[in-house]
Amino acid sequence: MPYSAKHKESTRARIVEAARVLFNRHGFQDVTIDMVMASAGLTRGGFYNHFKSKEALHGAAVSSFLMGRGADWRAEFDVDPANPGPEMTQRMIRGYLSAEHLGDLEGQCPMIALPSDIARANPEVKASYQQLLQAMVGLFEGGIEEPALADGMADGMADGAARETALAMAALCIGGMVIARSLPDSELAQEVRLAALVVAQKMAAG
Amino acid sequence: MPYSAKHKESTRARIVEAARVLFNRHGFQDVTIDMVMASAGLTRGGFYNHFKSKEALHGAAVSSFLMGRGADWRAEFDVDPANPGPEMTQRMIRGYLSAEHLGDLEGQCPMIALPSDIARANPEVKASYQQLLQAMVGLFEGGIEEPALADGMADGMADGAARETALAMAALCIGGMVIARSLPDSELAQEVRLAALVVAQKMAAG
DNA sequence: TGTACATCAGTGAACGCGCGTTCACTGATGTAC
DNA sequence: TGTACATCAGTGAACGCGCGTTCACTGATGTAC
Repeated sequence: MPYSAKHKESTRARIVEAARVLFNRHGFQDVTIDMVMASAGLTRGGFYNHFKSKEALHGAAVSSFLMGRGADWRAEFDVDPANPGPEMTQRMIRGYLSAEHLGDLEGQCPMIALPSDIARANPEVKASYQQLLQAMVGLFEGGIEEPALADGMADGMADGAARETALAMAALCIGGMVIARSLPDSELAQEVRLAALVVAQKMAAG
Repeated sequence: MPYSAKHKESTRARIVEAARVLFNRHGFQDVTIDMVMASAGLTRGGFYNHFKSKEALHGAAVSSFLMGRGADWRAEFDVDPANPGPEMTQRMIRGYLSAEHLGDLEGQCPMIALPSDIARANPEVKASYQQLLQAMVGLFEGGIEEPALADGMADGMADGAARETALAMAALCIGGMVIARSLPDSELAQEVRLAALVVAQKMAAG
């Protein structure tokens, strides 16, 4: 067996990482196999040793975010799924809706970078997107303050309310960034980002 | 002067409308000039009598929404910019975040259909997007109830608060629909849509 | 009113380029002996 | 330990198709006389 067992695997990972960065910056359709392979330090032809088609790479790139860039990001903002709480949620919101994240075309969350690419992609790619969203909503949900709970509202209802709030917060965060990214007027873009930030923080605080 | 003055203009409008529908459904890049012209009842070559390039058509199609489909939509939900108010805002939110709008791939708002196409488009296309967003935010802002006002808060601050709320509502509405559109699981998609709907309505009610 | 003319919207064939994919090959690497 | 071998990751030329754009033309229409 020539080449160690890990060799192919690590090459594949390099291709996926190069693709994630390029897709985020340019969108799925404007990135060519040549660009991806060159960015991974390889040549065109080898691509099909690793993937069935360009589309197959799309799904792999979207889901790679959770384990790769997304994990870095969680570490940076001290986000630990095992210990959710209000402060953590506030940190997440500040990070997600930060000016840095808005400007980070390569490292940004794919849910912001690629929404319409994904809306028209095949079910596997959409499944990767759903995985990301569920991770985000789960983290939000764990950190929402619920004044209603203190008033003795039934647990089931309170859970439903927290989930509803978490889903809306995700929509607000993603929507705010998607809109800001599409505006030519950077002042208005920052205004949208800040409005989403302030309102999302209030929602989390209950 | 052969052909009446209006003839060319109406042909151009037919092309733009065909393009708007096709772009909304398939995205900018997956629509060919052939598809647009055939859908308008014309042939390929004539396109360049009306537009400098495919990109020029993109901007025209996005801004056409305000005067065309968007005007129908405002009529349907009885939205009149001259008479804003809380009930009108609630109707807008219900319409925008309705199951019908989510399913209407051809008639939907371009801010939902084309976010990443637009984020990477030229400044003219982005300007068309900004025009749409400002129309939406303006309508929301006029209909937000402000309990703070009654407590004698300064007008300037109240205006700022209403604008902030209106911007966040736009982010929530657009974000909710963009996310729902990208999910393979239609149950979760409806859940996101409904969460955005309920929360947006609460935000509008103050 | 009728006819010749000039204009230019619309036609459709052709061009040329780019990109996804294929394929015959090469050469680096681990294994067998 | 050293050497021949088999494997298969990686190479790069070539293929083929699709699409944006161009261009020489045609023919419908309004105008001049």
